[in-house]
This record gives sequence, structure tokens and C-alpha cells, in this order.
Amino acid sequence: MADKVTIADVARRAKVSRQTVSNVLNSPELVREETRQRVREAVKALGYRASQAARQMRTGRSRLIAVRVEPAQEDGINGSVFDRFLHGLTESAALAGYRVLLYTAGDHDAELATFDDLLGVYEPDAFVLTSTDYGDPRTAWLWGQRIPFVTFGRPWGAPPELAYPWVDVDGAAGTAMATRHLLDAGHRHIGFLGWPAGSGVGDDRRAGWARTLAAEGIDPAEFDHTTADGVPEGEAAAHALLDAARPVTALVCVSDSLALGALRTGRRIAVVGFDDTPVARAVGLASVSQPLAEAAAACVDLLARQLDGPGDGDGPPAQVLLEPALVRRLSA
Amino acid sequence: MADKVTIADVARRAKVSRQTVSNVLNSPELVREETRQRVREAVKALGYRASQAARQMRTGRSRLIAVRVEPAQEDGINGSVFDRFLHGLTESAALAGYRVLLYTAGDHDAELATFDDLLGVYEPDAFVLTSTDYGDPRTAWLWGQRIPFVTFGRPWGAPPELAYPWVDVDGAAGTAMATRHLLDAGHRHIGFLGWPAGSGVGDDRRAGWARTLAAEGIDPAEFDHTTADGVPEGEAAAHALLDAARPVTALVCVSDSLALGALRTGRRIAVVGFDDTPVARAVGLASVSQPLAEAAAACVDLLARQLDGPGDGDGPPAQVLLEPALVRRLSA
DNA sequence: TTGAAAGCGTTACCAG
DNA sequence: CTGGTAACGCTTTCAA
Repeated sequence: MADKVTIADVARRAKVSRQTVSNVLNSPELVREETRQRVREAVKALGYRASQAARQMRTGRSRLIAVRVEPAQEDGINGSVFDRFLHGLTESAALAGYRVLLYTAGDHDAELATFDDLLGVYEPDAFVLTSTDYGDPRTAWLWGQRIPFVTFGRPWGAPPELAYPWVDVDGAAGTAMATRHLLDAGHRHIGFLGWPAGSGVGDDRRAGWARTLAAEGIDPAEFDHTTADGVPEGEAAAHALLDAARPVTALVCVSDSLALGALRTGRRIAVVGFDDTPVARAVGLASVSQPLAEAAAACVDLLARQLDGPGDGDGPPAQVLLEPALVRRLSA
Repeated sequence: MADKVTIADVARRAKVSRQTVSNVLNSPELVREETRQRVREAVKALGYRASQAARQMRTGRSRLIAVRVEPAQEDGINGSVFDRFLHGLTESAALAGYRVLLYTAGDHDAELATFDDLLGVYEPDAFVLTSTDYGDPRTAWLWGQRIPFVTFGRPWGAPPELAYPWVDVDGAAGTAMATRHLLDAGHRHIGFLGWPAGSGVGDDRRAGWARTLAAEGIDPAEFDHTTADGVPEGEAAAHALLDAARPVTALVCVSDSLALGALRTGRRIAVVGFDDTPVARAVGLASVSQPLAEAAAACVDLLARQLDGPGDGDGPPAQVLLEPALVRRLSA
């Protein structure tokens, strides 16, 4: 079907040359209005669409954005969180005239090899990196190759010369919001269930809680508890904080998993999780929600600015920090 | 960097013509062993990779498989379930020399338009459809256009002339397994929390439970309860079954959401969910788990058979029904 | 077994 | 403003 209608077919029907058709499509201002109309009609009548492959041969642009699908749950952006981000990315990319190409990779080194492979074969125009961590080799590699990319996640501990564009959600603002909410509800001994120091995301989220308590004249140190992620871990950690000399009456958690664990102690405490995962929704857990669709849109925007932008004018700062929201606030 | 090494560069280095290089890559048997070696070395030394765009112009194959990312949770394949499927698909596709291209679409009609668009521009070689439902217009459309595709999900109610390849997980086998397990644990009054009749997936899962009870001489009708998906819905439905004249002591559920609702009644009943979502894992809920990586691999396999396969020899049946597994069996 | 030539559909560069 | 020509990198006849 459709036997591949080419630009020549359109030209023939509109009674102009192929180049004029190309001009109408790419630089309409060069073509007389009347001709333009005629060509546009022919395009519509024939259902013509420029072949991306042919275009790529000429322009060198594939209009493909490569994204890695995580093997499973990871820290940072996990499970359905990634799902939602990916959906937003696909949608925003389409609006900007790009498509999302998926790849996988076991570890960072394998990912570098995949970069190379992808670049040689499909030649994606850019990459979106998620779950960046300290000393992430991927950013340096891409930067070195001058491949456009954005990260969803700040460049935790990256050397300042790598001033690449990134998008992130302000985790500290989220936990600060949660803590403020609990303070307003009358809580004073508000604990934090967090990951061990060293993860950018985890430390950031802890900081928001700590500074909000401190601003209230409460020393957070005593109410801070660190553990690996997971429901049982959260339950154990919550118990520790609940059975301390000065027990907590509320908990801010770095993840919904830990929050769920806290809930499972069965004790009467206020708990706020992070990420608003389906689990949280299912059990009615208050949680800090990341604006993932916006984050995805921002990623595409930053990329489009590099790819379609004029020359390399610096333009506005290429970093975007979004505000999260607190959902299902405690009704009590 | 890497200034795009072309086939001509390889030819020069190996002191052969471009065509010979192409032959070594595509039809090695046509080239003398010695020359082959020389070319292979040059390829490796230069890090040559054939440009997909150029190749596509000649062959008409994009080596792209298009998949739709769901807007959010839907029935059937939802949330992290889709995540895992997508990861498996990406991995299997890469092994078979394909990449996964993403797209979105609001409803079925919008999806047809997207098919057309994608086909005109990026020319994916095939589509993978998930969440097929009764009277799904997408399969008929693709079939009519002779575009290769597979569905993850059986062709519920599709006309028999659409004998397209599909992959699915045997939901009835899963619930049968769950029911059998509960019977073995001594339960007799085993209820089913399901979706309203009319969804292929839901009806299939109900059937497995019903036939297993019936085989035991128990009439399932009395223990069947239908409701929309969701945790509160599951809780209400479970209450109904628990407070009936002959109360159930165990429940098989069509989804983890409903199962979680049942759990939240706080009553002492055995519950089995479906899909082994993170929620289920988090609360230790027994659940029927779909082999998603295998399902994805089967999809790619069926596609590859159409795309790379010889002529159109029918080959073995192009339908794959996989067995699910019951995880976190009740310990008691 | 290897080499030469054609062509896939575009866009960019020139003259008219 | 419009038309011709070239070139992108590859695979596929066809001859040598």
C-alpha cells in the first residue's frame, strides 16, 4: 500500500521541481505564496511525508533521542516513576519532531560501549541520561565526544568544567514541604528515614528536612536514621526511631518503600513518603510527587535548544530545577 | 570525533573495493578467506559500523520496532508490568539486531494516525501492540496494510481471518494455580475478585479459578464478585464476600490492586493477587507473576521470523502462550 | 572472486 | 523565485 510517495511525486503533481517542494517544506519563505499553496495541496492529497532515512543522509540528523530503559528498580528514578517520565519524554519529543529510541546496558562501562554502537549505527542526535551518580563516567564521555545530552538528575559531584544541561526535581524542597506540613500539624519530633550518605538524591532530600527542623530550633541529628531502601528496612528503622529516648511522632521518608515500612509498624505516626508511587496511592500514603511530565518536557526543551538552536548562542541557563508537590496531605 | 568512518575508508585500508567490504559484511561466503580476514581487521581497526540510514535507503528496512508507551495505568499490562516488558523487549530486540522506537497515542483512532505517520517518516519494520481489547481496530488496520506486527495479548474476539501472531500469558492457568494452592492449604470457600465480564484478560483469569473449584465439586457462582479495579473497590468487594451467608476464607484476585484492597479489610483471609507488582512485593502478597522477559523475547522472535525469515514459509505456529508462576505462596 | 556503476530520497549549492 | 546537479553511504545487479 501507499507505494512510498516521494518528493518527486509531489513535484509532478504540483507541476514544480523537486527542489521547490523541498523549499516549501523547509524554507517556505523562499517560495511564492501561490506556488506554496499548490505544493501544500499536493502534499496533503498524496499524503507525502519526507523519509527520515533519506533526510538523515543529507542532514546528518536522525531526529532520534536515545534513552536507556533501566533493568528494574534502581535508586533515584525507579519503577513506575521511570514509566511516567518515559511517557512524558515520548510525548514531548514527538511535539518537537523527535522520537525516542530505547537501549539497555548492564553497567556504566557497557553503556559507553552502547553509546558508541548506537552512534555508529542509528546515529541518535542526543541522549537523555537518568539516575546519574557520583563520578558518572557517561557524562564525561558524551561531553568529550561533543554529543548533545541532558541528564534527569543533577551532576552530583561532577567537575565544574562539565557544565552540561540538566533537569531535576528539587528533592530538598519536597522534604522541606513535607516537614513544614508536619510541623504545622503540631509535630515536633519529626524523624527522617534516609539512605546512607553518599547518594546525591538521598542527601538532597535529607537536607530539606534537616534545614526545616533546624529553622524551627530543633536539632535534627537525633531524629535521623539511615538504612538501605526497602520495606522491611523501613519498618526496622521506624521502630528504632519510635523506641528511642525521645520517640518521633512523625516521619519524612526518602522513598515510598521506607515509608511503607514505617506504616507497617502499625504505630500511630504521621508518615510522608517520596515519589507518589502506585504503592503510596494504593495505601493512601502522603507523598512528595515529582512533576515527571514537566521534567521530561524540560529535557526535550533543553535538547531541542542544542539541536535546533541557532549556532551555539548560550541562551538562558541550561539547568532546570522543578518543584515537587505534596500529595494526600494528612487529613488529621 | 571519529569523523564517520565509511565503507570507503575500510576498503582503502584493506586495499579492496567498497563492494567487497559490503560482501564481507553481508555475504561472507562470496569472499576469499584471506581477503575476508583483511577486511575484518580493517573494520575492527577503524571501528566501522554500517550507517543504518544509508542501509535503509537501499534495503527499505529500518531495523526499528515501534512500541507504544501507555499514558499511565491501564488494565492488562500496567505500571511496572509494562516497564519490565519494555525492558525485555529492548534487550531481546537488540540481540536480534533491532531497536525499539517509542510512540504515544491517546486512543485507538489517534493510534492509527500515528501508525501512518510513523510508517511514512521513520518506517519502522514492525509494531508490538499491548493491551489488545475486543474489536481492537489496530490489528485490522495493520493487517490490512500488511505491516508486520505482534500483539502481547490474545486476539480477544478478533475475526478468525486475522490470524496474526501473538504472545500471551495464560491467565487462567495462573488463577488455577492459585486456586489449587489454596485448596491444598485446606480452603474450600475460595472467592474471586474480578472485573466485570467483557474484558478478555479478566474473563480468562476468572475461568481458571472457576474451573478449578468446579473440578473440586464446588460451585463457583456463589463466591464470584465483580467490581471495577482499585484498592477501595477491592476492599468493599472483599467485605461483601466475607459477610455473605457462606463467607469465603480465601480470595483469588484478578489484580494486585483488588488483592491489596482485600488485605486492607484486616480480616484473616488468604489472598492471592495477580501480576506481582511492586505493591505486592512490598506487602508480601502472594501473586501470580507473568514471565515478562520471556514474553518480550517471544514477541521479538515472532517478529524476526516475519522480518528476517525466508520468503513466507508458514513455519511453526505463530502463537505463544506462556505459563505464569505463583510467587510468595502462603507460608501458613 | 573482485570491481564498476546505478540508484534509494533528500537537501544544498549553483545558475538562470 | 525556480530549475539543474551533486552528494550523503550503502547494497545490488552486472561484467570482468
